[in-house]
Amino acid sequence: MPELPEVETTRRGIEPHAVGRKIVALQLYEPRLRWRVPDELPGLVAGQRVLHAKRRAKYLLVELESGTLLLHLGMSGSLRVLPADTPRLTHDHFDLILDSGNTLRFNDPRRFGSLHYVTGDPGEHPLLAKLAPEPLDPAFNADYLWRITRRRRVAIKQLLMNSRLVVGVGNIYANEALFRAKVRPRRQARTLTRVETGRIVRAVKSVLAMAIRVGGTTLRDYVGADGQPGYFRQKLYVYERNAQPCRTCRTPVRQLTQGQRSTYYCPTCQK
DNA sequence: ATGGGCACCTGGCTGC
DNA sequence: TGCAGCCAGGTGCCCA
Repeated sequence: MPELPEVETTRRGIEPHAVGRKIVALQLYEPRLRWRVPDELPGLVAGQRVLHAKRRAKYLLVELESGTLLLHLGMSGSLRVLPADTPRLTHDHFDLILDSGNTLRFNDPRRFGSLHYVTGDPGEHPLLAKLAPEPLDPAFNADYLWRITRRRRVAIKQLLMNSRLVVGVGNIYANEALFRAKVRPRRQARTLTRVETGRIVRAVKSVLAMAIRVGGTTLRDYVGADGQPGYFRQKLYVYERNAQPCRTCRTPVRQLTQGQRSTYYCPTCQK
């Protein structure tokens, strides 16, 4: 599910309910997430107050008094604010029970999500240390994309999804950004012109910002912290629209595979 | 350094 | 109805 807009929507959803509250308990029902959650983790966070709810790339950072919870939603995860006595469903893996009577409940059918607790600077954690700039940050700009594409033979779409070059762009938004930038997904990065790198950067930023505004994209199971789906699906030009007419020129949208992921593009609008 | 492929896991859909 | 096969929003890791 979640790319940057969905994680940011989740962050904004939990922030007003979590910040300032004390964690009464962390109840772990299924520790076998992407990495096994240590048995001692609940004991470490119980009793701590939540100071901030931040985001870095697709990670949620729940800052506590003595450390930070690092949460990733994987492909199918969601974190919802619910009354603590809400009955549990299949794939509910933990509850972060707050002193307000609410809980932050993590559900993740595929268990590709993860939960870590780090003390000290979370930016130094191995999972965060080597991450590239945020796409909505001024550091991600046309000059930057121009520079990092010069010697690269990878397809631009795969480059956009490489978190060592820019974070937060997953399969949906990589496809959508390249449509809006009028660049074919298979173009080798180093063949891009200055003008094209500028268009790509602007398209990435605008597509992510627009998606955040409407609560992200729900295809199957994604819901925000309030249980509501995101509405960006209605704005998709190419993603999962194989053989359907391009919304701009009516040419059938094409599908192909790059790096075991589906790619969609319009052969007329994108060069 | 770069690029490619696999792995982790469950569920939903398609076609026989 | 059952079952095999394929696909799905991510990303760390191993290999060439």
